[in-house]
Amino acid sequence: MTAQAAVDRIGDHPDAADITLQRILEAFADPVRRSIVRQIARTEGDTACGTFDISVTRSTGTHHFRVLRQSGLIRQYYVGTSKRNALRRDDLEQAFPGLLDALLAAADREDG
Amino acid sequence: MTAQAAVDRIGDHPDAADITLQRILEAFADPVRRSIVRQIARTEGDTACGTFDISVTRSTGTHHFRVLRQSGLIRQYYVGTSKRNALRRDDLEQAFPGLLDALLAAADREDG
DNA sequence: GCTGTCGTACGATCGTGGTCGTACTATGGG
DNA sequence: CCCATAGTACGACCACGATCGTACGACAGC
Repeated sequence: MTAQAAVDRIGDHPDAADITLQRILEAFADPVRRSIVRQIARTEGDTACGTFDISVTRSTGTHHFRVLRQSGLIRQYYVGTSKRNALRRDDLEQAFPGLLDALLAAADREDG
Repeated sequence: MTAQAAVDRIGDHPDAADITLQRILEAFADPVRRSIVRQIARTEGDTACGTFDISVTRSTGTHHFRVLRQSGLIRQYYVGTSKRNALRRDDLEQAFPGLLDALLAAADREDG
């Protein structure tokens, strides 16, 4: 079986209803995580973990991806030994309408 | 001279062009500061420092107001021995259009 | 002038979070 | 079967920031 994609979810994601502004802001306030989110947002289709331009170690990367996952900003699932990342645009829109777009626009304006 | 209001600015405020997303997010990510900003936003006219519903000491309050000031979220000026606080709506709109509204709306949705 | 109030300054504490290294697991390919 | 690769787990370290107490300064009013 080569690609059972989209299965193998990870048990860390909050429900859309349990997404809190506190965690969203904490997640987005870190430069490394903000960069990750922007890279996901900029890419068509889900992004593999290895393809990110990160300035920290793999273990630190794991930490940041966990924070993003637990905040509800991203969803992760395994494909083989690798992971894919996707923004939870719909869930975020439901929880805090317009917030994600405003944050991404602000980040774009900041760093181009 | 009783009220030379609006004079006596404090030398800590960044120019509108120097407002960074990093500082805005750091400022807004703290629950106490978020509460302060929401109280200012909810009030007509500028708000005196003493009238806030804060759960921390005065010295801690001073710290939070300084962070808010230096982030560019609020402007402060003295009136006699007391201080007035105002949101820098225009400057924020210029720096990051729509961001403040989205943040306030999200905070309202979170806490009612 | 004295006193109360508003806010600041400074130092101390202490928790939390970002970072890394190393060791480990698991999957996929030759 | 063996090895390379992707990611995790765990522990250590360290810096920063939230908090407080106390002491200080500034203005208003009596």
